[in-house]
Amino acid sequence: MSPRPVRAMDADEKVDRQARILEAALRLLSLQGISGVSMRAVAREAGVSLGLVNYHYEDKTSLIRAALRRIEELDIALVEPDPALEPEERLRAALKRVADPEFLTTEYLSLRLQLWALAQAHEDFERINTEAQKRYRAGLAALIQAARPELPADECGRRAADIDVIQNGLWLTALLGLDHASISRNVARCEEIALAGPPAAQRQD
Amino acid sequence: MSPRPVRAMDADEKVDRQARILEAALRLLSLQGISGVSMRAVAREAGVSLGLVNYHYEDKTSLIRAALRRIEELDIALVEPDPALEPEERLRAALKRVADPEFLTTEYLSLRLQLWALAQAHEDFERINTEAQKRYRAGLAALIQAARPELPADECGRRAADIDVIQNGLWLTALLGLDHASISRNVARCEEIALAGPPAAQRQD
DNA sequence: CGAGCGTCTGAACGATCGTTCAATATATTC
DNA sequence: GAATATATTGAACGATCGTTCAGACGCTCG
Repeated sequence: MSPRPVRAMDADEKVDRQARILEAALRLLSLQGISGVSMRAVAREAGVSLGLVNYHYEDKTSLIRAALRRIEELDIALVEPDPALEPEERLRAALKRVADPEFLTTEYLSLRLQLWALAQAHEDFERINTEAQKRYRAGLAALIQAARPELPADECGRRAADIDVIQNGLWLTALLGLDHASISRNVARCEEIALAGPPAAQRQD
Repeated sequence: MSPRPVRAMDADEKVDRQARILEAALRLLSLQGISGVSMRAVAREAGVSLGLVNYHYEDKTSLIRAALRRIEELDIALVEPDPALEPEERLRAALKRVADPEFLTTEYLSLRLQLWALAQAHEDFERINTEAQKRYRAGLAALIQAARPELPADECGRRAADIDVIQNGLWLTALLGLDHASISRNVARCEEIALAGPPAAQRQD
């Protein structure tokens, strides 16, 4: 199928041009927004010819769609349960993951933002974003349910929704500059929400 | 200066074309993102000729800059203190304002989102967004300080920062669909944060 | 070797972009 | 009413856009 990726490659990596094109598109989308993503700019950034971009990706739309799906993968991985831990620690680890330095990169946060912005403009992209968000929230609710089996499912959903809001605010605000103290406070708040005591009616002071 | 806006206007309002151009740009930005904002599209949407857009706005950049400043104005107005209320109620009113139906419009939320997305791509727009956010947070901190005069200033800043995160998450998440119950819960959470009891060291269970 | 196939290139096409500008329309001033 | 200033138009410019395509390259198989 592919022309043998073996053999000493000249520079660092000239194989798998399709992947390099996708990464170039992601880089441009993050740094310059959708206006900076032209087929020619992507080709230049990936070090390939213009024609090859249209060879591997039928459309500009297909290219961007592939880029958005890549972002979605990274997102979902955040709530992927760590099987080495017990349920409660597994949930805590997932909640802490949004404060990881590798997650709070400007490049990654900006990519997420551009995904949201594109979702407003293009119905096709909106579906990708909505489904990603739905999957993420479902993963979160499952983690909460596992850590607090006594909770009714809809209460887990409520808590997942509230945490989702705060986490969305966290990464969005992080784009203006990292305030690690504020991040820790909000991560702690998410843990409180997720692991709050009894499922009983909320207390009213 | 302007050619007498009196006289019976033909349709509904054909005067103040500059304002209509700006509103057309905002409408397009909200509905289609930055890719949908071309000088020609703006002219068509505003019902004026192409040349007039470049007459009232030197650049495309100037036009978008004006649009972003308009969004900023709407944002800041949210924390504008209501002089008819006492400090604590004034703060509560400001915090509740983000749940107002007129604020949770898709058009307005999408505009905000596009502002953030543009800020990532263009240094000039980034400055506008950063300053708007700074002014908003300062207004929030001032409201908290007025409602809780015994708090040290930096504690007010911390609370404003935390509330800002949650509110950013609120409007961003609202773009996926309005979950009024979740919104109320988060508004309540913001009130708790802002009006929390003593400024003493936080309790540790 | 030559036919076949997947990969890759760069020129070319028509469409659209932002910007400029001469010309016209409208309002203000004397 | 002429003169002037302001507002408005639409054609035209060069640049860039997404897409297409004929051809070249490298590899495998008979």
